[in-house]
Amino acid sequence: MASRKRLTIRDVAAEAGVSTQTVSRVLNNRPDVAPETFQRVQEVIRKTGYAPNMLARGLTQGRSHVLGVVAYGLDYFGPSRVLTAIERAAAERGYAIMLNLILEPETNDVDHLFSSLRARQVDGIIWAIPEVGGNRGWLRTHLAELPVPVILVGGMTGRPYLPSIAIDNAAIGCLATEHLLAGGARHVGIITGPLTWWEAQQRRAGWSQTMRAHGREIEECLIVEGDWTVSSGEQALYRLLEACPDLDAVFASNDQMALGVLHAAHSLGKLVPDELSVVGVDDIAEASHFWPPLTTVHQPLGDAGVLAVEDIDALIGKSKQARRSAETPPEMTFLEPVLIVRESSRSVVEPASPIVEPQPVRYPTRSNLATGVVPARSASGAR
Amino acid sequence: MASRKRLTIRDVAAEAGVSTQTVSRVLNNRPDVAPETFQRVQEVIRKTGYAPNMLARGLTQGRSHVLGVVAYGLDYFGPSRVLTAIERAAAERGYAIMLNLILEPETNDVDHLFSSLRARQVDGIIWAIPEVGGNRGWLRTHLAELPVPVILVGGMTGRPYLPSIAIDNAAIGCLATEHLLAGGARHVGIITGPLTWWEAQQRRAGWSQTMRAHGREIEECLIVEGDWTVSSGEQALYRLLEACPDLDAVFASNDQMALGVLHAAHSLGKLVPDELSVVGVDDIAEASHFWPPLTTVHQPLGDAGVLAVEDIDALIGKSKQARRSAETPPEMTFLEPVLIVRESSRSVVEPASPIVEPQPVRYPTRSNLATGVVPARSASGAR
DNA sequence: ATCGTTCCCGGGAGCGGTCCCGGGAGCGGT
DNA sequence: ACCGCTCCCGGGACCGCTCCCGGGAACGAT
Repeated sequence: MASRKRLTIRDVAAEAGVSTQTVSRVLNNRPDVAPETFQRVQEVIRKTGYAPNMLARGLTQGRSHVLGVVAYGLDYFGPSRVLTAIERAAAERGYAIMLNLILEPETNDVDHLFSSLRARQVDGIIWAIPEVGGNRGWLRTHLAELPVPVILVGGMTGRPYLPSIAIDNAAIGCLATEHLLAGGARHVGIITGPLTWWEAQQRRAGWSQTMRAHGREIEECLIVEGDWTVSSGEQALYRLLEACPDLDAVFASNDQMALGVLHAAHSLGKLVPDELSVVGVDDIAEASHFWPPLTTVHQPLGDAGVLAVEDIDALIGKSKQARRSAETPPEMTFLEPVLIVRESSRSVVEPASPIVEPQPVRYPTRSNLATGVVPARSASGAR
Repeated sequence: MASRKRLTIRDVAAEAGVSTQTVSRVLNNRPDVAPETFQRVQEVIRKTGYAPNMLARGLTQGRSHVLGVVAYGLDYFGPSRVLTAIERAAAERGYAIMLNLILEPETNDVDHLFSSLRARQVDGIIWAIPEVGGNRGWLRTHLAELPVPVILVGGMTGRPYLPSIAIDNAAIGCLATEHLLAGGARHVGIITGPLTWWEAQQRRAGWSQTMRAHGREIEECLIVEGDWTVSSGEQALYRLLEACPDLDAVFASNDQMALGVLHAAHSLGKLVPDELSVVGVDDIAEASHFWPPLTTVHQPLGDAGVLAVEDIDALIGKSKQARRSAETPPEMTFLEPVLIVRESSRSVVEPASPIVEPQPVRYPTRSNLATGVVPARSASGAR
C-alpha cells in the first residue's frame, strides 16, 4: 500500500539528531542514555511508527526470537490445544511461532523440515509430535545438526535424551479403570489407541495395572485396538461384546472412540450406563452433550504447552551464556490428568472426593525413568 | 549439541575453492556457473550440510519467505482446517508460516500484532479471522502501515477493499433449507450463529431466501440465535418448540449446535428424523456418528486455504516487480458448499442428483459485489 | 593481430541492526 | 591544576548473504 519507503534506524537517528547507536540503545532500553535523550528518541519512534527489523536484529545477535513448533495435524484435539497454549505463552515472551505441521506421524519429509528449521535460525524447537513407533528416531539422527535446544511435548519411552513434558498417560488409564471398578463393573474392557503410540500403550498399562491391583484377570478378549476414530470405537464394541458378552464397562482411550461405543450401544439397545458404563479421554467440548453425557479424563494440555515454552525459554537463555552443561540430564515433567464424572458411567455413593487441582510434578529424572516405566501415581506429594 | 561453529557461505566457498559469490549463485541456481564448478560446490554443500541463513538472505533481498497467518482459535473446526491447508500449501511454495492466534474475535491487542508482523518482515499476510461485528476495522486502520499484500479468508460484507476468499455461506443456508423442504418439512426453524458474524448472517439469509422462494412465511418464532456451542443448540430447540410446537425441521448453523438439537430431541423423546429433521453445517468428523448420523453441509475449507496461499504468492510476486496497480479492484473468490445427506433428515424419493464436485468460482468483482449481496446460487456453470 | 562476444568468476558495497571500543564532558578529590 | 571516575554518546566493524559491476579467458570473426 503506502509506497512509503521502509524506515530504518538511521532515519530515526537523523530525525532525533542522535547516532544510530543511541537509537539502538533506546530500543533495547539500555541504561546509558540520558533521560532527556531517551524521551526524545522514543518520541520520534512513536511518531514515525518505526519498528525495528527483526531480521537484521536477529542477524547480529544470533537470536531470531522465533520458536519452531512442530505439531501433529490440527484436526486432533490434543495437538491443537497444546499449540494454542504455546502460541499464547510464546507471544507473552516475545517469541513468534514458526509452525510446521506433520500430518503423518510415521513417514514424512523430515529432512526438509529440519533444514528449514535450521535455515530459519529458530532459537529453539518444540517438538509436539506424539511418539509413534520409531518416529523419535528422526530427532535422534538430526539432533546433532540442530544448534538449538529442543523440547519434547508428549510421551517418551525409556530414558529421555531430551527435556520433555508429558501427560501421565498411565494415570489416565488408572483413573478411568479405578472409576469403573468403583462403579461396580465386573468386566471392564479397554479400547486402546493404535499400540504403536506411546500414549495408547501407557493408557493400557494403567488399565491393566489397576485391573491387577484389584485382582482381575487380564484377559485378551477384553482388549481391542482402535485407531482413535469414532467408527473404530463402534467396531470395537461389537468385537468386545462378541468375545465377552458379560462386558459391563468400557474404557475407551479417547472421546471419539467413546462416542463410537455409545453409538454402537444404542444400535444394540444396550442401556448406558445401566448395562454398560463408558469412560473416554480428552473431554472434548462435545463430550458433555453426548447421549448420555460422557464421563471422561481431562488432560492438562494447556499447561503442557505453557510449560514447554517456559522451559525452552530457559534453555535458550542458558545455552546463550554457558555452553550447555552436558552432564545434567534432561528434565522430564509429568502432568496429572483429572477424571470428570458425568452420566455415561455408573457411580456408587462414595465419599465425594473433592477434585484436587493437579500440580505439575518434576521428577528427578534418573530415579524413576531409568526403569523405563512411568510412575502410575505421582500424587501431589511431590510438589 | 555439537558446539560446531555455525558454518557460513564463506566456509563453503573456501572449502570449494571459489568465491562466496559463486556459492551464492549455486544456491540460487543461477545459470552463469560452469557445470563442473556447480557440481563441486554442490558437493561441498551436501557434504558439510550447509544451510543458508534465511535471516541474512531475507535482509538483502527484502523478502523473508515467511507468511504471516492470523487465525482464530484452533478449537474451532473451520479455522484449523483452513490453517492446515495453508501450512501445506505454503511449505510447498517455500514459505514458512508465522502463526498468530486471536482468541477473542472482537477485542484484542491488535496493535501489538500488527507491529510484530511488520517487524518480522513477513512477505504477506493471510487474515483468517471470521468477520465479526466491526473487527475488520482493525485491518482497515492498520492497512496503510503494512507494506505487504494481505488476503482475507472468510466473509466480507459490502464491497471488499482487499482480495478475499470465502465460502458461499448463503448457499449453505439454501442447500440445507432446500433439502429440508424437499423432505416434506412444513415448519423449518433455524438456529443461527451469533448474528454479529458474517457467516451466521449469510446462512440465515440463505434460509430466509429459500423459505420465501417456496412461499413460506418468515416468522420470527422460527429463528433463534445460538452461539455455536452444543448447549446453545440444545437451549435453542427448547425455545423453538415452545414458540412453535409444530416445528418439524431445524437448520442448525453448525454441527455442534445440531448435536445440541439431537440431544434435546432425545431428552424430549422426539424422534429424529421422523418427528424432527435436523441439518447441520461443517461435517465434523463425529457428525457421521451422532445419533442419528447427521445430515450436514460441507464447506471446502481446505480449498480456501490453498487458494489463499496461491493468491498471496501471486500478489507478492506482483508487488515485487510492479508497484501495486491501484486501479484493479481486489478479487473475491467464492467457494461452493456441498450437502451431505445422512439420517437425521427425512428424505423424499427424488431423482438422485449426483454430487457435483464444486468448482471455485471467481466473480468479476464489480458486477455482483457492488450490491453488497452475496449471490445465493453460483452454480458450477460459472467455472 | 585485433576486436567484440560470451562465459565465468570475484571484489566490494550494502541490507538494518548490534557490539566493541574509545573519547569528550562533567565532577569531586588531592 | 591535575588526576581519575562516571555518564553519555558516536565511529566503525561486522553478522551472512545478495546485488552491482567489472575483468580475465576463450573463441570466432575480421
